[in-house]
Amino acid sequence: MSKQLPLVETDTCCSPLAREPLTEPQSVELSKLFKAMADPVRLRLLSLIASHTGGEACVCDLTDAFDLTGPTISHHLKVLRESGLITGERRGTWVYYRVHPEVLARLSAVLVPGDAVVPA
Amino acid sequence: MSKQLPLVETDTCCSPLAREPLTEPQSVELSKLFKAMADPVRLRLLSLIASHTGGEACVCDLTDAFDLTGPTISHHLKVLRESGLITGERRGTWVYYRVHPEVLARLSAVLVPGDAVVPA
DNA sequence: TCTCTAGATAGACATATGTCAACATAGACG
DNA sequence: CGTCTATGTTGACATATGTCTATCTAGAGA
Repeated sequence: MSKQLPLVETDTCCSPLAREPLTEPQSVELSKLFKAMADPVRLRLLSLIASHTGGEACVCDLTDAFDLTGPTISHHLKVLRESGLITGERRGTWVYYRVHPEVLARLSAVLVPGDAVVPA
Repeated sequence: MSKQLPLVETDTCCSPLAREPLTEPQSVELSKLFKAMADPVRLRLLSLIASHTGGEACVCDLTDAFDLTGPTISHHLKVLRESGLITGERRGTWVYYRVHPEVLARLSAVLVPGDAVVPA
């Protein structure tokens, strides 16, 4: 249940895309994160959770925001969970999800172009 | 040929995921960018182009880096092109691609968690 | 013009993905 | 225990995606 994936390799953390070519394994790792975010529903889920009061939201809150069935929302939450972007915790009847900001931050860091992009 | 997509809506530029919930149209727009990056080959292409001397690379350079056929590389470059992440320019025999750093920067900005994520 | 090469396009095909209905599980509460 | 409600799981199905082969187009140069 506390399945923590490798997210992004540690040595990928500070080497933006433009600094040097990604290795094949690095690109595979990274693409898993992007795949997890490559869906409108999952992006909104992520955003709903992250922006929710207390930094967490229960599934019931999330389901109401979409014209989708419960199983579909469950499926998307699972994808986000397995990518390491969120974690869920059951408290009583409800399950609460929260975002892992470090993972978002790391992704963001990979994207930001270094000044090596256009060396004049 | 100079097909410029809307990328991300202008008013999305400074509102990270965690600040407020994405609207449905915003999430659809954003997901297109993430979809474009949600493939190991495309990530490496992007990285190869961005990190290449002069900030541009011709397709011949790129094709050699993979165990894939030319058409497949062409396909991935097209996806990246249509997402607005890169542009290609023919000069003589070869076609040179370069990255749009603004788009990467904008994506990065959306991801970076505001301090509203965990309001303590 | 003919031909060679770089790159793109078209179409086929296998696999991956998003969605749902049906069923299963986990607590809460009689 | 029995039942109600919140989530999750399974399996089916349609659509999307990645890859290939075959074919096409654009310039270069003889």
